[in-house]
Amino acid sequence: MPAEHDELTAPIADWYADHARELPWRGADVDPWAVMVSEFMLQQTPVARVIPAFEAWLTRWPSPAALAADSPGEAVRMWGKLGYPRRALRLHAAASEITTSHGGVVPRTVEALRSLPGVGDYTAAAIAVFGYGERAPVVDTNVRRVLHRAVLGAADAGPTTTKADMALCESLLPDRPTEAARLSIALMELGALVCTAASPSCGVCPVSDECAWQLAGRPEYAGPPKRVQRFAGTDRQVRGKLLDVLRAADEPVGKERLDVVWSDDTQRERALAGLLDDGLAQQTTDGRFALPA
DNA sequence: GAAGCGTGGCA
DNA sequence: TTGCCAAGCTT
Repeated sequence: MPAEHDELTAPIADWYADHARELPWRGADVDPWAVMVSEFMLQQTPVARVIPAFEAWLTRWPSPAALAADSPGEAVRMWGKLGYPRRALRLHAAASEITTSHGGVVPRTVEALRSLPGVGDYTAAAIAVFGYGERAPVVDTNVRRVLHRAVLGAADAGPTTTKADMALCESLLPDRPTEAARLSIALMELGALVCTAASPSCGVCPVSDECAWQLAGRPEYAGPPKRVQRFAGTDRQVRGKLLDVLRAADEPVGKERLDVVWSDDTQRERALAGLLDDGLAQQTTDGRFALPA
């Protein structure tokens, strides 16, 4: 382990051993496919809401081939109200690709994983590291926040992951893959439970005495502004309402069933067109609407 | 590189 | 109430 940050990373790894939550995707019997499903679901979505969806999903589709054998529409339906339903579409597409091009086995390397639909830098690393024990920097919003505070002395990370973030994380990783994986999950857990965004619990933090942000006197955030996305009244809200109708229906629905969910015709039509364009919905030959077959 | 993409809990 | 936030990805 790099000596220069030993005093920071060792206590965090130790802290994790005593404070890790028991989550269904952390069990000893969890395979890479389960890790992959959990990582897709956890993108921008709180743990508490993912847990039941994760269990139901794996019960129904215990392998990539099982999911690939079903329709993308069923994946979207099963996704329920987790949000960002394009993730369901991409998970289905990834499962299909795994089935046809990888012998039904979730790829092991970051590079191969990265080429799958819906898999970016974070998700590829998470599957490789937590699913296979590979050594790679796993950089999510929690890790970035913890490192920017504890190492760089800033109040928070910037709005997007940078190459510098990745390099910093990499520089902290122990040489042994098992220890590197443990540090990564520990950094994420510390960010999720202690070093939180709004009101960190520095009083119980294992590295508060070494934290560069503390030592600097907790300066204010000085990075580029983080835009908060409005939801009420946006196309996203309308898309959600439209898709909710399609998910609940067990057969194609007539347009009148969709027209009642939003009064602004222009916006509603635009949202519906967007869903069709994204492949989240399709029109049947008789003009009705349904989830993709 | 900014913008778009769901949903719901919480302060 | 309203704004902020939650294990990002794609175009």
